[in-house]
Amino acid sequence: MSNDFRNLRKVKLFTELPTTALQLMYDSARPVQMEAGCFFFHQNERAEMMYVLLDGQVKMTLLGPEGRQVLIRIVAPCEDFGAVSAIVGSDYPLTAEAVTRCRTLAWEQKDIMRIIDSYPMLRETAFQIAVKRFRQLQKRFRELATESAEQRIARALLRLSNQAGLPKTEGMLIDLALSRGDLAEMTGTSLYTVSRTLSQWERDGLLKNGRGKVLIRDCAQLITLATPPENPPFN
Amino acid sequence: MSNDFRNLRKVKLFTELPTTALQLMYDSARPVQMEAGCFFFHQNERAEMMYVLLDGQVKMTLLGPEGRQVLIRIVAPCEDFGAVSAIVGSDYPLTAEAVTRCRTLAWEQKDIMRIIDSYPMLRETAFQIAVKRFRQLQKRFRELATESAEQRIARALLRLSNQAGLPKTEGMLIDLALSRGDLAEMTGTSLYTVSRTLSQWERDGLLKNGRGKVLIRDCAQLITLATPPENPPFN
DNA sequence: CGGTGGATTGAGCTCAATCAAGCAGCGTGG
DNA sequence: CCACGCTGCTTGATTGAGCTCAATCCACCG
Repeated sequence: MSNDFRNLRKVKLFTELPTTALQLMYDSARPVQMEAGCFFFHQNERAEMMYVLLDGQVKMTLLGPEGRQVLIRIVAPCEDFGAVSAIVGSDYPLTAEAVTRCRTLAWEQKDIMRIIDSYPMLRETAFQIAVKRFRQLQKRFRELATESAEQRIARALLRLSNQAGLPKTEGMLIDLALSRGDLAEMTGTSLYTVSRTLSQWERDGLLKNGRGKVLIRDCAQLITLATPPENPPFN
Repeated sequence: MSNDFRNLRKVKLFTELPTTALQLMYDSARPVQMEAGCFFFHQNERAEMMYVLLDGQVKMTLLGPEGRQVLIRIVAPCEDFGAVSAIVGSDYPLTAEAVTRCRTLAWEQKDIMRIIDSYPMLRETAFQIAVKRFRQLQKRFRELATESAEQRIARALLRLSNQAGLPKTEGMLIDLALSRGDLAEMTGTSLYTVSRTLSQWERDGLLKNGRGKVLIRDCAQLITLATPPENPPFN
């Protein structure tokens, strides 16, 4: 339906594209659905497809040799995933798993390459997106190395709220289907620590917990928790 | 001197460039020297220059708001730094500090842009390099989140040995001017933990410590330490 | 030689992982 | 409709890895 087409405009990868090119993309796309718990691709597989998420939630994880994994990224609707790998022509570095039922548009690598030949700016935009994500990861790396579990959890909530928060009368609702375990994998802590911390914050009245969701009441307070004592916020 | 020119060939960013383009790069380069402890640039500054390290060592760090920093990358001779930022036209995300006295070649951003217009593959190579570093960081992120300090230190040594190790009769010598503190900032531990761990390993005979250097005697053993204990769940 | 800054080592302590129950929301089937 | 079970969440108790502080020690410099 043309609603999907309109959503393509919101995809950062495509914002610079002229309408004709966008139409071309749309025409060569293939709709792909995925049930919750299924995988779009696994890490180290050849990157043959790129995806744009229309509806649902996807989590991208990196699995270690001994089984423990980390959650590198959550994909929200109107975001691309697997695109950088497909464009640069390498393997997927991460595993992409549907957290809920998902609707996506998918492109074969060769089709993308053909379109890129006509619209090289697509590759350039992909470059910029990759660099941006790279930098976010650098920041998270520093946080993981130097900050306390509590600070990291606070930051994770703020990021999620920023990325996919729904404004409600009582505050910001994060309604991704995120378990405590997922939150732990994002922040490099344990599920128990996440649970304890969130419970404490609920007792302090600065948020409300639900199963797989969090309602942030006092965002400002959360920011002060995320930033180490002293020093003004931001970054 | 033309020795420098020959070294440009070894720079991954330039390997795909035809000789004429390389000559063009060389001609528009400006030699820049830096004393130990001085800074090429600081994070969040506008990226106006890109560099290639000819001689010496550079460390790239990310500083947090409260002062603690992490060491993201060590630059060895014939590697570029600041290039991705300059090409993509953003700020430097990291601070680049000369660990030893350094000789570099430097380019102004506008000159690079001009050359890229003639040789677009330069941008493409930069893209691939950025993606590759991105992935390395993802791996380190997972390690930091899930593995023990000992494992991370072992891995850091292996990476350094791989990047800048000098083969000796007695083993691999890592002779970067790396303090224990630097190693700690690479691995997200404290200088004390690094010292203790290396001392223990020296007692075990699998390496030899020196001031700002390490001689790896038993590389295989180090690899088994870096990989988590084999747990065969067969009973 | 003495000084300076890195490196080592010990002691104590803290944060957060782990283990172990128990609880609560939700879907399912009887 | 309720009982049940599944799964995710909470919470207490315990433990230990690794941080911190502090006191040397030692290599290399002038």
